[in-house]
Amino acid sequence: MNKIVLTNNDENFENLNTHLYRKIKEMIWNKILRPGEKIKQEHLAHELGVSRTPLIKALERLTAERLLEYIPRRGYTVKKLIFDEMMEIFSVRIGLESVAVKEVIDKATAGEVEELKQYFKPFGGEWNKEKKRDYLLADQQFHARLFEIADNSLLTDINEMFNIYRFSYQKGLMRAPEVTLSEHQEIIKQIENRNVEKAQLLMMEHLEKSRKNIRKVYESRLNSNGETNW
Amino acid sequence: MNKIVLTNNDENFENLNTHLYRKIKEMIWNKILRPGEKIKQEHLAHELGVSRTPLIKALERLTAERLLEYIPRRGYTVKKLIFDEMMEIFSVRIGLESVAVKEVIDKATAGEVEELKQYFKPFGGEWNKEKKRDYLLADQQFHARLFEIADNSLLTDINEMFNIYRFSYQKGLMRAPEVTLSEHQEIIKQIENRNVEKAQLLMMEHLEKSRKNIRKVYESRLNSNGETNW
DNA sequence: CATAAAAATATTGAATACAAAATTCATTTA
DNA sequence: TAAATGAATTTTGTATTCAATATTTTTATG
Repeated sequence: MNKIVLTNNDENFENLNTHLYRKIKEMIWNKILRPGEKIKQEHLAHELGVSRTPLIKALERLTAERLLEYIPRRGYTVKKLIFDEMMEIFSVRIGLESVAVKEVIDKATAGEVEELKQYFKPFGGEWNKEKKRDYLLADQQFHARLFEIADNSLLTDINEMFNIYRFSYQKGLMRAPEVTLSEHQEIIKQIENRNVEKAQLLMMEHLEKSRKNIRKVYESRLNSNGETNW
Repeated sequence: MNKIVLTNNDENFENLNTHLYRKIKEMIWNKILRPGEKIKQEHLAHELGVSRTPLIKALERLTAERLLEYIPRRGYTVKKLIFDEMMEIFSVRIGLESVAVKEVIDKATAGEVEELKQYFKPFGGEWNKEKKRDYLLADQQFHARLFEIADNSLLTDINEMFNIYRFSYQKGLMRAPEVTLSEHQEIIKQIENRNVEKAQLLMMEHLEKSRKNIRKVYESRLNSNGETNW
């Protein structure tokens, strides 16, 4: 029963519903609200120390983002992410990233291209556990930076809105760094050459391989046990 | 003051806010609510015969769709579509359509490919006014059908949500049918060959040319008068 | 026991109410 | 006449309320 108390003095004050939106989104990511679980409005509102009015506004937003499901007169439930939907998300991700690549080639300064290169500089030679962890981070940063440089607000909104990266970097789904490192470097090389067609093609192939990998992992998990917990 | 009255017997009854959402969206498309205009909640609610509660829910949804803009403690205004944003939308459209093409190649039956061909069968020879009008429609249908066959719910949601086609088929922005007809047919041919790479490339080029055309039209309009009314 | 019907309880949909904030408008002052 | 001030008005943010629906529990019946 930790009441939310806001004042205009608070640094990033907007309003209750935006606050609740963030809070609840976090609760979903952290599985405090679990997939399939029903949202009891009165209960949750009380727990967060607000009335149902701003809560509903937040739930409405999360429904638009497909994180919740809503049935009239039944209310809201936390949506389960099923495999088919993961595949759909990944397909769209491929399209969005190839748009990003094009825009990066159109807009990036030489300095920004250099910056992209830097992400993968530290990864020659041997692969130990720590290095792999660092690489995972570099991978994420690289793709995120691409969108920043692309500087297309719609692209950014779609990525956030539909939580495109929700599962991409989940443990066990990634391909071996030994393989993907050179793919990343090839993509950057083509960005540097300002070759849109080639760069896009490489990006699509790169992600298509990752997509296939996720499918493979899924199928092997299905064989060993019936779980589908993403 | 045409009150909305709903009963459970109504065919497509859901709830007031969904009803309002559709109604207001329509009002924006039809410029009954004009770009830049402030939404007066009490006034609009009264006009539609409802209270502010369901109205706000609908406004919230339209804000997520970028059709409205919202500033805390200032309220909602109808968003103006500026040229840069049109360009952003078009870039994203290119990405989404190339995803659609891939999925179509993966999933379409021979019958469905045949269906795509049919759209452009009637357009040999001379171009008169009526034929051009029919072609515009065929063009729209072709692109829409592509997404249906792609059968990816996220793709569909993004298209609707962000009103990707809002301006694409607007009068004066289209390229000449003499030119685009063969592009369409080439794309379909590569879909028939199940050649993903080629089909995607053609689709991207096709749309990139249309994008450039819109820019050209915009710049020529700028020279003649200062209007920006899309 | 299992199932159906009825009653009790909980939850949602939407109107209303009201304090807080923003905007408008009239009045004063430079 | 223009800018500044401040009161009046409008609009927003949120809580509260209550009828209409769902859901759960209890009781009755084969």
